Amino acid sequence: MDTDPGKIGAQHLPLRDQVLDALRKGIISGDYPPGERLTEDRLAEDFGVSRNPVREALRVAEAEGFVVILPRRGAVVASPSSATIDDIFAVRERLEPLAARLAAERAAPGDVTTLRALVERARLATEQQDLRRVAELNSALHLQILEISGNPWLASIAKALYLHVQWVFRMTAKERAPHSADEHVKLVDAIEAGDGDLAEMVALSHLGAASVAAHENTESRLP
Amino acid sequence: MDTDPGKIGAQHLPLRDQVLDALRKGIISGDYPPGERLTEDRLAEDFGVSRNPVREALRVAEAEGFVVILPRRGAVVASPSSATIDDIFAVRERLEPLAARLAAERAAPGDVTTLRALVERARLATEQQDLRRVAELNSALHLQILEISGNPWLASIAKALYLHVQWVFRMTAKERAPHSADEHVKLVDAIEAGDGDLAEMVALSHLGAASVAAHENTESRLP
DNA sequence: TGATTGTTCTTCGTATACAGTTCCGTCAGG
DNA sequence: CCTGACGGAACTGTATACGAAGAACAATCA
Repeated sequence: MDTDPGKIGAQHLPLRDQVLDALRKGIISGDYPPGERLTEDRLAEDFGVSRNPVREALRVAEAEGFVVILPRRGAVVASPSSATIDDIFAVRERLEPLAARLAAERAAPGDVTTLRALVERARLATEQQDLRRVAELNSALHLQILEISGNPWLASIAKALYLHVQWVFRMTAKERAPHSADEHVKLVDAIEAGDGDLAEMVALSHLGAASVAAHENTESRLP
Repeated sequence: MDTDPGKIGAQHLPLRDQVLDALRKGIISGDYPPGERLTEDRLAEDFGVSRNPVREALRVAEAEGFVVILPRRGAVVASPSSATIDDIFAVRERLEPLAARLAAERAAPGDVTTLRALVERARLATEQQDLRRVAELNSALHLQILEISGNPWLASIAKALYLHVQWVFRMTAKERAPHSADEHVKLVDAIEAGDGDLAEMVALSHLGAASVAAHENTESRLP
């Protein structure tokens, strides 16, 4: 049907996965705003695929909390409220410090190098006022720490939560304020030193600051 | 096609959800042992539905970690290792104490009544040596506390983890040893008293004991 | 005006077809 | 007897079509 390499059907990844990626991206970026109706036909057309892969992607997106499926009514983009934000941060404050601790206890030298590189690139981007890039690099740093923790459950859960927070940030602020690079440096230092206790503490206070910032950004703008 | 109320097609729940439930149950109960190939046709026949609902259920089951989908090869039941168990407990030890704290802080009197009833029924079942029932009621208690926490993210994540632990228990021990009813009483007491700190502490030590028990059961029997 | 009835849209499930892979058994050759 | 190529079977991945049922909305009628 559509072998046009311009769309998303060109590689050897299952279409449903590509659709899921594109859907997530579309939701997080705001292309599909909260409350938007997502009919299967419409998505199938948007992505240039048939309805089947779309349906499968929608089920997973529902499980991940990005869409809500109303029986016989179809899917709509979820509408995160500030209560959701509190809920998410409550969980992140438990998980990410654990990830930091595990990362500190398990990091190989190569891992630390990767982290250092990310921090350095973020510093450069900050100097150049490239806020978008800073946000990207900070995300990469957090996700990398989750990977290094070596606990796939922890990593995948925390990643999903992190994506949701980013989503809300995008909705409320044009671009996330680049949060303190100092804290990131401290965190990587603690990981390099292999000091689990310290890493956990730093991560917790970092999360605390992020939580406050999220609240300030979202409090007055969400339902 | 199949409106036979004997199978699973009778209510007004989407078939895919019923299939997902049945699939999860089949995996946890050991009807579909780890490593078992789950071809779409076979599942469709087992449940008396067509391939589509099966596929959608499989995608969610994959996201939940119950099956692994190999590209172009199909789905197989996941094979939890003892490393997985460690990983899961590491996360549970962070989340369930939080749930206990929140439950203590937010429980309505009706909630406490429900919990008390569950504990009491578990006590009766223990007296009657009905271990299967004890296990069921203990599960219900834990899941109820998660609900009471009022944090849907926390609840759904912890629930998935809890189901996995049960799964492994079923694989290794015929029936889970009914873990200390005393601890459950203490936990409910703390929730009733609204003492978040205490509830969190009790939950943590409860988890610790469960973790040790899990290790004893699984250590020598899993890959 | 207010209730009822159609109409339409959309999901949900089924059935079917087909291409591309992967697997597996067979058979020829060493 | 072992090895390796070949060919068919099995299965996924994808597309498409169709019928049924539910929900929303507009039109009709009392």
